[in-house]
Amino acid sequence: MFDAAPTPISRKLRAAIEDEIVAGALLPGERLDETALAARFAVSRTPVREALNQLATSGLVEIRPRRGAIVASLTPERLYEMFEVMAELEAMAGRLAARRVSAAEIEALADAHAACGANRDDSDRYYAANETFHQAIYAASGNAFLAEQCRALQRRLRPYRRLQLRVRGRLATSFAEHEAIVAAIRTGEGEQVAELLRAHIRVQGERFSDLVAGLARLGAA
Amino acid sequence: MFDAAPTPISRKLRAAIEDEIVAGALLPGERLDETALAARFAVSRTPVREALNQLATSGLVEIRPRRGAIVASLTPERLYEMFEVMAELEAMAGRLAARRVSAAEIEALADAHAACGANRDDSDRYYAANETFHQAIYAASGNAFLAEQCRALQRRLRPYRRLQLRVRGRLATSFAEHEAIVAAIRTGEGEQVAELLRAHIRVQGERFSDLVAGLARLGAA
DNA sequence: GATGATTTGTACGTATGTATA
DNA sequence: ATATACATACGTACAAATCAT
Repeated sequence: MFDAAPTPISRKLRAAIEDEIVAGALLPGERLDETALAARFAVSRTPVREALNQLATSGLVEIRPRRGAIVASLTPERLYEMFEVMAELEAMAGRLAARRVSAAEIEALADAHAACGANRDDSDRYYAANETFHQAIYAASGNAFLAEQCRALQRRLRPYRRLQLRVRGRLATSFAEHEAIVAAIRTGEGEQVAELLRAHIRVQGERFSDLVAGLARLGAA
Repeated sequence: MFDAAPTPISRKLRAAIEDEIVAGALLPGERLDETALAARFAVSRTPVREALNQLATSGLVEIRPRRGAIVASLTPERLYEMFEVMAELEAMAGRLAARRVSAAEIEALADAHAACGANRDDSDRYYAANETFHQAIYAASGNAFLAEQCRALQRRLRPYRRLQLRVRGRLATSFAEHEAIVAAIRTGEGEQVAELLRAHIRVQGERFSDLVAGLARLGAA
């Protein structure tokens, strides 16, 4: 029998809380009560604190000293800024991928693209396939650090992507854009790939920040 | 008297330990004993643990479950990857700065550049001035999130920059490159700025990773 | 390979600071 | 404005796992 990898509780907790935030079960601005979380997961407050501290460092939660932790909520400006950076990192990954992609990687990319196509009618499943597609690009960049940064940002932005839900016709447009991106990676046109990805991401950023600005105007805490 | 913002001990500790790592007092691979650190800072293990956890999230230390924390040490490949990303982020900041820079910001940039010039004979002081120069570019990008990312990466790479010390003639070359960058920002040539910065950073990355690869070949643990 | 020493991971109590009546 | 209630920050105790012998 394998020794069951004695993962510390605090690690599992971090993953669990992070998942809830990313999945939207815990909404931006929501309070994260140490005692309540400890009770819910049937552990003491210590590992909860460690988990919250780590999440604070990675930016998903905000800890105000002596005033508790809340799920971090981003202003529209900041959201826009984050998408601007995301667009550039993705463009970089795409440019590198066009130069360095292996046969196996391009196949994985094509598969992910096909999966997107197969789910064009279901926005939830499309978004899942979409993430896989983009991660295939990160992987093909041949820069593991870049891939990590991209994944981290993608994850951090996910709570906000959820808000988009089905914007009319966006899925079809997104799929068409992917098509062009794959084609340009195949032919090794790095700058073209970069430009396509930049535009592809930036559009989303503008939509999202508009949306969040709209929500904010309605006056959520 | 002002209520002195009762900063939690763990925050101060994180900053203190981070500073020691970044300044090179704690070397990559070195063990970070919780008890020893607690004794040295005259606190209990709890805040030390919290600080280490946060540093682990930001990547400066590595925590192996049940086996303690060490100062993170980067492989030459990873170092190269990080510089590759850094080059792109700086290029982005420069491109944006060329478009958005304010009068006050360009003055700050010019001052920082002058400070570099005044310290061309002292590598330690030059590097300090150099960081200020680059941070002035980040600030001028008008993207606060991007600026944070750049600063974080700059900080994470600093322990390795220390190793470079005085490479023959590098200071003069660096200063000349800065000159061109400032000029291009003044005239708003975004793409030119981006290209100059990309090259400026990438050169360092290549040097550093060569250097670290050399050290590794000598057989450090 | 087993045992002891050291160190990490978790639980819990107490004090201090923050918000509310 | 004072006091009360409550949640956090830190310290300390214990348990479990790693390592050194």
